[in-house]
Amino acid sequence: MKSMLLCLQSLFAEALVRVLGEDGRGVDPLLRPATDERHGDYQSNVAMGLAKRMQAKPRDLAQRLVDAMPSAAAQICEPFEIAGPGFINIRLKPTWLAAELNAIPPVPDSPSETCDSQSAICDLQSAIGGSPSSDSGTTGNRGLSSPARESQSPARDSRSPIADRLGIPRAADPQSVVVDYSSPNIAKQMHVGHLRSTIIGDTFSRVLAFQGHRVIRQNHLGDWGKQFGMLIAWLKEKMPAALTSPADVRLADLESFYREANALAEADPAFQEKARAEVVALHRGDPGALAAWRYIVDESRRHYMPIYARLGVGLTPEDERGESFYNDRLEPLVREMETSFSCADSAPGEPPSSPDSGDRPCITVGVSEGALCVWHWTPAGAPMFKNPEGQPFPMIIRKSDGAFIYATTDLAAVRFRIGELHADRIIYVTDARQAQHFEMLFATARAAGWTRRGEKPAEVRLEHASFGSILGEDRKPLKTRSGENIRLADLLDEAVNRAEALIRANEAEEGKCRGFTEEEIRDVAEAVGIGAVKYADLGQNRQSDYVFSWDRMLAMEGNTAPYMMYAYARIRSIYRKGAQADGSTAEGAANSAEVACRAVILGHPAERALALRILRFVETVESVAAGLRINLLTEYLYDLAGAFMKFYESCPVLAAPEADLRVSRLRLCDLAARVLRVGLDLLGIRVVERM
RNA sequence: GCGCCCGUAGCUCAGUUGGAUAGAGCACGGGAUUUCUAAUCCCGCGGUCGCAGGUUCGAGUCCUGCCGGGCGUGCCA
Repeated sequence: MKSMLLCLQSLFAEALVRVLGEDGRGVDPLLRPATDERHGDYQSNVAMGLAKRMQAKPRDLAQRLVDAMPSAAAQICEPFEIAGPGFINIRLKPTWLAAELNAIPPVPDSPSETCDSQSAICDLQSAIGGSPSSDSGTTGNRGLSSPARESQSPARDSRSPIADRLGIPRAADPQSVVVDYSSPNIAKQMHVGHLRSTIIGDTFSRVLAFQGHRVIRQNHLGDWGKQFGMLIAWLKEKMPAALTSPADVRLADLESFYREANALAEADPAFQEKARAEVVALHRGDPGALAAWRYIVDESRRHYMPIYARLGVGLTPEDERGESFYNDRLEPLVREMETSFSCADSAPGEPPSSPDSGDRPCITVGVSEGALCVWHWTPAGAPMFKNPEGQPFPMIIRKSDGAFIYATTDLAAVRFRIGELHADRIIYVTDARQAQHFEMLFATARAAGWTRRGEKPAEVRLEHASFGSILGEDRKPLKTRSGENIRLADLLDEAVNRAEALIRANEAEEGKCRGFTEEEIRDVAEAVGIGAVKYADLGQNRQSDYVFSWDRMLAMEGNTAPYMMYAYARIRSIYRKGAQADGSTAEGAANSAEVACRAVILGHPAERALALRILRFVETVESVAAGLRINLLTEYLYDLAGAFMKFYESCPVLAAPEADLRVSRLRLCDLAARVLRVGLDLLGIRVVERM
């Protein structure tokens, strides 16, 4: 499947050069899907803006462009139309659309394709890492192998996810992209606040991997704070047995221990001192403290790994590089920052007297109120950040008590990711409230010169893919009735229970009953419930807050996971029926040479509309990756599912009037199902054969 | 105070980076099932895009100022 947009782009590129000469090279033809179906499939808005600069009439210029189109245009689209102030309307030829559909190769043999309806769980496994891939992404290798790369488990490549590429080529210039997401706190249960980062980051990873980039997932665990001192001290004092036979203690206990330890610390200065000593011991590498810490981390992992599995999130222990990982790097990093950026000729917090960075922002490092600070300056010497008093607002990298903080760890992580993971691009998936912190972090890394490199790309991209909060119906951050954070495990349980109730209600109703076994009901409920939670979240504009509503996300109507999954199940049902009639297998009905090789016929408007939607998948994935805008994908899938529903209503498939048409429609169904399945897979949502 | 984000139909949200008559879903009203899954589809109703200016062939989108809301704002992450 190739991008229709790119095909049109090359036509316009040539026409622009023919009309404008060299000035026309590199001009964006401003191609967009048509805003209104009546105007065609795509439109170019290039003539209006260009005419202005050339002092020409927009419609005249549009006409000259149309006249200058290469002859190949006649194969691709109907004659161009010029409309309104100078729009060029483009309608693709049904014969060309059909040829493009025919060019999509069949599903390659892979374990996931041998799955039948009874073992949808197998799909999940292949989606999150069960299927070995022959593609090891060697193109992304830059020669020098680092210890970090070698230490990475081969499991990473096995997560290169989707076997059915629909004939979509991989990126010509694959990049190494670090995606930093999820980041649960150790010794605490995951709560609803971790949901967005976890599933949004996982979707970025899937989409970028699908495009052929080398994705390096990083789980920046909160595993090194002062809470461990408290916890270890408390365990040693109150429950030493837990440290020798950890099986007896669960994570939920750790949480209550932590609360008790907090209370104790407030009442008892001696305990406070012990806790502090444990932190020091831990950070020094004291074996006893370290053992206790490891136990706590392991117990936490036993809690969050099943949640990842349930969500279909591809994070593994190999992706974990928590705060602890950077411990040894903090001291040297800070010392280096001090020597490189201390300003001898200006006081701490004062602008540098002789900025040597040319037109780039620069940083200075110095001690203020006992804390080691980084200040950021514009090329003109003005502070980039200000505090409430209007004074330069620094990023603290060492507290006045000598301890390092998150900014220090984050700096070390940037450096590690660029220097040792060889990242071309780093994406941080955290909530929007940390925006300023990341601005400062990125400004520091850039000014320190870490992002500049000799090889291409010349500048490492640092991006904060921020997201809004999940709100309750009262528009306040989602909490339990008693005001506590909602545990993620509970949220997912409720989603599945609600989905199960809906399925059981249908089973009790005549006409909707599918005759599911108990096992099937649970399986479908799991897929629908988890899918609904994920889809509702991913379908939002990432930046804005969104209101959590069970009823909306589990609705069959509208842009929801159940609707999408229903569309898929409906298609699959056609195959089952067709297979019964033919006495062949369901897969056989879809992938037989007969169906795969015969031409698609696009006579009915609904067939044409569906064909167009199917082929738009490529450009959609492209836009999603370019802008990290996942809701473009959900919107696309909704549009595709809608196009299928309309096709389904008006075009009989199995009872098509002619054999050729039947085959053609089966092929359309097959392609629609494959795109739905791959698209949902990119969202980490699995499909079911029946629902 | 300063910085960032937001304000679009009764409700929940889109709006492809400046394009044609601002779109969905829910809710509300009407219609479609002897036919492949009606958990579906079709039709209708519903708008001062917070307010006021500005930029231009053209503004929900860009600029300025107000009004209203959220978040952040020196040693938590």
